[in-house]
Amino acid sequence: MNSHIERNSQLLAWYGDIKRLLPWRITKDAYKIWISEIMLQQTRVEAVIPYFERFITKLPTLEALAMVDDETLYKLWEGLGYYRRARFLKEAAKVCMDTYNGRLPNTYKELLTLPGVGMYTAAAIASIAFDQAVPAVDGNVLRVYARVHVCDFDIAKEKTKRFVFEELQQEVDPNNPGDYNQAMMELGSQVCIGNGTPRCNICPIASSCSAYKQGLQNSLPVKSKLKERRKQNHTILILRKDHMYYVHKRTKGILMEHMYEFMNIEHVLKKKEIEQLIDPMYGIVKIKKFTSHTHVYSHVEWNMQAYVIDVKQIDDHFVSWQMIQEKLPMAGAMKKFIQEIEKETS
DNA sequence: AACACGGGGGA
DNA sequence: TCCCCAGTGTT
Repeated sequence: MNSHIERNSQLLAWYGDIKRLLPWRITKDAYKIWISEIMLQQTRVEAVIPYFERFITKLPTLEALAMVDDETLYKLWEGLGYYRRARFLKEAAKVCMDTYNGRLPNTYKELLTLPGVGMYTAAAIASIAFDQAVPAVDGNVLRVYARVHVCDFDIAKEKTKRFVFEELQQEVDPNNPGDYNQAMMELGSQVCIGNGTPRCNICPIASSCSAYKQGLQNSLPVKSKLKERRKQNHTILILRKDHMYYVHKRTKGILMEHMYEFMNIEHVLKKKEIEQLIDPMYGIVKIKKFTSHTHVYSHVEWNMQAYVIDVKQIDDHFVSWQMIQEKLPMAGAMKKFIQEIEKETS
């Protein structure tokens, strides 16, 4: 059966009409396409655009990325989330410099060997930058597939992703794989949406969508629920003396590794306990209960109570406010406190 | 196969 | 609130 042939032509015609001129779509530069694809992992287009522009301006080539210092790299990623993506990017850039003549490899199989590049990303780069016919299966595509084919497999399962990859290998347009993949994703994000009612009335391929024909579009895809988040209480101690603030780098192997933060204790501390902890080291001048905020990660939730503490002495943990703003990559959980201090001291 | 890993937007 | 997002690597 070649019913997908007609569907593809409807899909590509629609994509040609509505296609947004995103910064990474106006180039064939594999480096830029790679950077965009890594940034777009689990991250919305609108969130990526400013980060992408800034990143490319600062690190326009593979070589520049391979040599960038970590602090600058993470600062460019600050607020984007999933920080190991930035680390993988630099590691992969080094691999490209060392073993691929300073360029990105141009096949799906080789791309897959780079750190941070999985099946989706390898297929996206191979198809968009190098015109290789491989399906890029992301959350959007899984949803579109499940509806078009009335497939009730659990799309959260790895096995389903591999199945859909094999199936779409037969459907991807060999003459225009890059546009085919982007059209599928665009359809998933703009029409065949996951959060809310799918817009079947404006769908270019509704006529060949089995779910639509059977009225099943609202009950597909099937997706198992995520595990519940655990909750933690944190005490944030903002130590300062004359515009110098205490920060430290989070240790390796934990959440938000490489990022900086104020003193962060993983349980509730009473004021007296805080005094016993801080006074011997730094000498407390004044201690003030500050604001509290909740920061939600994908698998854990921090309930944070902050204190601002003016101290007598400092050590090499203390940095200037300007350093915090311009140089050090700060953990996202600190953002609201930083903004509040900013407001208070201005 | 399950889990860790961010942050924000929409309903 | 809950769900989702141009997912990947580790255990």
